[in-house]
Amino acid sequence: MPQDQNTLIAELQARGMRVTPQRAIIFEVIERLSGHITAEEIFSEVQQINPYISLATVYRTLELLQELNLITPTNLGGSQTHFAMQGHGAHHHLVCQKCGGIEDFSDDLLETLRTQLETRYGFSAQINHFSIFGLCRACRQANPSAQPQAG
Amino acid sequence: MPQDQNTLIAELQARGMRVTPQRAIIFEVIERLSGHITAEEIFSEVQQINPYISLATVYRTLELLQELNLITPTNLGGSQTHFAMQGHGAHHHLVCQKCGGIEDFSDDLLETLRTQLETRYGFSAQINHFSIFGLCRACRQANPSAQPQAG
DNA sequence: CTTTGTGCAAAGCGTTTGCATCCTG
DNA sequence: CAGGATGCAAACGCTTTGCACAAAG
Repeated sequence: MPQDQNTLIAELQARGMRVTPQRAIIFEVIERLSGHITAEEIFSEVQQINPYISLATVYRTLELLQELNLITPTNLGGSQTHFAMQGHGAHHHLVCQKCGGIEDFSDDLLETLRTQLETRYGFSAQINHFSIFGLCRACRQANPSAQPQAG
Repeated sequence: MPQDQNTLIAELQARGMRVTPQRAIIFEVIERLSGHITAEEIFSEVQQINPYISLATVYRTLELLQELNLITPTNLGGSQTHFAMQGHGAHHHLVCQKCGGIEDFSDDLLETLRTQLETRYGFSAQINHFSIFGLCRACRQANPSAQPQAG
């Protein structure tokens, strides 16, 4: 369950896929940053190690990792997709639509929902990095009448 | 609470905003379709009424309606943003990552979560059209070992 | 040596914007 | 009339792709 260093390289080798220098560097960056990061963020980190690696390779590697279920994409409300490693500790996000702040909340708050979806709909919810939009405490207090728009 | 016909025009007039023929047509289409629709879908419907209305106007009108909190954007997993009228009946979506099917589930399943987020974090969750990704019953039975990727 | 990955640059997609014109209020 | 809305086409940001070359197994 704990995702340690070099997990990604090991996984790739175990599945008989090629381990190129580019992939090794990209993997290392993903494991080091280990948060919810965008392709551009990975790219800029990668470039500091080897400036000849292209953004296209970053995208292609991210696509590969998704296919192998080693990372998951997350929508944090912006235009860019965020990625995080699978099993990196289940937690979710409260995204404030006013100040843009992102706060984490723990997975156990979703237990009830998960169970009910399973029982009532037979649906297996795959909720690894979930984002809920709304207003955070600070913004509510600052402007109690504000109505956020959301989905 | 029930959103009837011409609500959008009435709202706009009430706020002293201009009601142009283009807006009237776009509003009518949104109210008629009354589901989770994309800008392109609205555009193609609008074009059947008046082919001279541009996609840019559709986008600008959607932006306006969002600012007025009359519609809400929703991410259904695809590349396009979906929109739905506010207060059109609170319900949410189970999006199957295998077959792409979308099933609704009722809002009361979120009561527990909403309450806990409020109590523990002071966060006012604005969940109008929520999407949960995973595997639907049919796809689970067809391929019990499949692992969906999600966030 | 074959298959797969890479870099580059161009294309793609959904969405936004600059500008001249048009039209609502 | 004046300010706001529209159409057009070009630009945008993020992501994907075609192709020729490089390199892993």
